[in-house]
Amino acid sequence: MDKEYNHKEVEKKWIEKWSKSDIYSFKNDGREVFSIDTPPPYTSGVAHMGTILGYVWFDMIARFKRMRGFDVYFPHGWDTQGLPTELKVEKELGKSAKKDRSKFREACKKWTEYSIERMSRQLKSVGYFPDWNNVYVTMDRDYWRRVQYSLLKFHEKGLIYIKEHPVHFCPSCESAIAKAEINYREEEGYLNYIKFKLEDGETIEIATTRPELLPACVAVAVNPEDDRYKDLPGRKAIVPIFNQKVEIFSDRAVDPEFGTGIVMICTFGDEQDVKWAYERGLPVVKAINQRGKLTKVAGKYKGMGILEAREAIISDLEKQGYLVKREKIVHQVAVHDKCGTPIEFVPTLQWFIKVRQFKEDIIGAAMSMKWIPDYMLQRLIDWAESLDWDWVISRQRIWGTPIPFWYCEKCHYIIAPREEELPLDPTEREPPVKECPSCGSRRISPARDVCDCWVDSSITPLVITGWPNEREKFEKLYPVSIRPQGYEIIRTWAFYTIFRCLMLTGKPPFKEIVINGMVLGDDGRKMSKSYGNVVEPDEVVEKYGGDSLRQWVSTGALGKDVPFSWKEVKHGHKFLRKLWNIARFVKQNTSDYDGSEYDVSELKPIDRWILYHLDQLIESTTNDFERYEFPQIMRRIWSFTWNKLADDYLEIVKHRIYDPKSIEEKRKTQFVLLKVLRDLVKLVAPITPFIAEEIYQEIDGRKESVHIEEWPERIGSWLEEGAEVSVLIIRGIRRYKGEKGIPLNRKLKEVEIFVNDQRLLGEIRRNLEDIEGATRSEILIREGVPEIDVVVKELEPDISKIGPEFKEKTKDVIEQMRKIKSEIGEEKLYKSLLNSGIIELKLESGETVNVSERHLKIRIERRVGDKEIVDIGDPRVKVLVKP
RNA sequence: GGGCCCGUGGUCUAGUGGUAUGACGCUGCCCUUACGAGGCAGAGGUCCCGGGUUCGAAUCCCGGCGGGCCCA
Repeated sequence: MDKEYNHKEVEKKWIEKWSKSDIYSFKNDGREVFSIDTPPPYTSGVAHMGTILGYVWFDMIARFKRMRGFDVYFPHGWDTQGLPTELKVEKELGKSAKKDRSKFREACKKWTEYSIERMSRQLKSVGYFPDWNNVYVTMDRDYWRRVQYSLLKFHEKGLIYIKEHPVHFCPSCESAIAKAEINYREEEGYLNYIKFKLEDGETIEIATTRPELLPACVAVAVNPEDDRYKDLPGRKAIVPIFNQKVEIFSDRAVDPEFGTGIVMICTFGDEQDVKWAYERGLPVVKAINQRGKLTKVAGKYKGMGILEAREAIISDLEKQGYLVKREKIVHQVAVHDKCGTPIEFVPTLQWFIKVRQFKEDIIGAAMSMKWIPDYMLQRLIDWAESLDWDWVISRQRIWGTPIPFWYCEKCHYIIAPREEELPLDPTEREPPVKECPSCGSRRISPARDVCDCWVDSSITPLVITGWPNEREKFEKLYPVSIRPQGYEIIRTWAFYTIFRCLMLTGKPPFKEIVINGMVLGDDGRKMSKSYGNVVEPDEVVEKYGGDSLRQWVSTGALGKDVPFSWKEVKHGHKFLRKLWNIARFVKQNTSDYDGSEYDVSELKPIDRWILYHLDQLIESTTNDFERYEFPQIMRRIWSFTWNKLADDYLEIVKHRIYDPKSIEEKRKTQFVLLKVLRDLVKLVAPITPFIAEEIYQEIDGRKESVHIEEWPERIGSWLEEGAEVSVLIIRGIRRYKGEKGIPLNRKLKEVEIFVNDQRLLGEIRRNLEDIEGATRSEILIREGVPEIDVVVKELEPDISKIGPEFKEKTKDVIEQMRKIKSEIGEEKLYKSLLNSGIIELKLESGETVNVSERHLKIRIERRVGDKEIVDIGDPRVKVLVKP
């Protein structure tokens, strides 16, 4: 084994070997199945830290379950279709490239393939190994088929409809745009104060920045708390110039500070208007068309552009005496990020799936699954409860799964293809009927829209289990054991996935849902380009290795945000080096091991001590993995490896290896060293798979991979107090040498150990060889307490010990302690404590209680003649040393 | 504006009723037949603020303040 652990070489080697082997494949051999449905990452070209975080969680769970004996079904998927890719390709090829849909798709596909290759490499570099031979890609025709088939089924159930719905629209580019394409810009404009007459002749003033929308004004609103307008709601106002009568209502969303506190509501003027239009069932008046011109409802202003109309209407308002004043203001304007044109809401035909009516079913299904952490379920329930729109599935784009229907332009009747025709793009086919079966119209159009990418990614649990045509596979694998997911998309992904799967199969998709948090940057904010706090995973892997990065992941808790920290990664790297060196030590010193096996009872107490602590570690690690409680796992492993194994056990047994009393002694030590290292390597394997594999192959290698090894079982060791205390003694003496500047391998002139407990004395005596060997000194062990010169520096009741034992008597006990201390003095009190082991206290209540040394905080200075006393932290043992 | 979560030495973190865990950093020391990117020791904390419950609160309850995510 190399002196230095070379993570680059080792990790590269195992990535290559694992890629060629089938250790990660589903065996379907009758063992209990553990299936994982991962969220397919979007093929954006590069995996960021958040992606890495999630996939490392999933991989750790898979590796653990595999070693626990499950037949792990762990496919991988790519979410490929969507806006970012479309924009990227559009930018590259120009807008005209979109005229040829299939050519444009080819270009998107090419970019996506490149992206998949690059992201696969990144995911492998952090040890993410699903079954790389079982990968689905949402842009594949077979995936299209399943998505489209699912839509056919929804259509059969009567759950798909078309309706006019506002979308963000750029009047200059004349195209629908997504939220992600919107920028916000501060702009100077005018807030116009306009008089509205009421039906009964009274006059009110409203303020608006968009007078050109007056023709689309459908209501007026005030805040219910606003004392100025308590009498307005329920009355009717008359819109100036256009003269429509509109209702006045009250709503909390109205800001009384804005303008006059009275606002006009226009069809789709802004997002709030859209919300009100739906909530209150207001009439829809389309005042602006897709070219950004006013429509016929604007009367004489018809055909004007938005700014032109604004000025014309203002000028007319002024002439007719409706304009009170204009105030200059700076406000946020939503603009298209490509051309800077202010965005409008324009009603367009959109495709919907009915979901509102299934709220309760979805909540019920969500509650039947186990959520980790459990409070994440609440988010889903809250979202579902508050849902008041159906699901808009259409996007006015090309790079997506085509919506597989035709529709009647006149009555919006939907015409579906036959199942055998899938997958298809309806724009490339003749419609199956010439006239509408409902109204007889001959205006039949194909859906030119494609599905929102959530439509693709919310059926992954179905796709990976073979739905709809692979019956046997589906019966075996559905519902999926576990779905891991980041919390930011619970409301979209979880909701729609549960909904789709429930409607299509009648069953919820998962047994467990495990939710992970976000990655934060060094500054505590979400890691994001806009904050400039991004760290590239590639850089971390290059410097410290995938295993180090994974340790950082593992110290986070599921559901909580994990701040990225170079320190944590470096610490992980330090652990790799430590583990590597321990392995080197073990390997070097076990090359002549003959394979003898021993029962725990045949070993030395300190061997049982390390094995006992290993047993504890195995138990806690197993439980924590089972419950997905990660943060403690690596901390405990670190602590065991550094403190128990390296600092104590290895130092203690060196004398047995270098200078054995017998071959038997050496063999037993070799047996224990190998046993501990083998198990330790298995315990870390899910978290640090590369180094675990490397060391496993160096020292053991009985199987093709440590990752198909069996999870370690407890050996059944037990803890003797004498062994624990002996370790304390050794640690104390070594520390003493260190403090005094004495070389650790130098013999001390005299070491005497007094033990004031016969049983403990006997047990410590059995470790004499190890104590002498580890301290390189001759040791005298005696029973009893030496004559100690004591100066008591502190003698105080320890409330943390007294509290739990004496409960409500605590205060009384502490008072009596202090009283007796001031009466007889600390020195005397301490001596009597040493003699009788207890202090008797008469409480205020008349009751008598005993407190002993463990109830007290005691600080003393002690010497015995010319020997110093080494404090080892156990009051029954006094270690006297003469250097 | 709504829902959920979080606030612990300089930094990060563990901790579901008994005065606080560990890491990093800092200071000092050591030379050790696996490891110097090592080992040992030390300093450093009003557990965000205020109130309540309790013999006792970082922990439970209420109210603030600050931060995060999603939604509007």
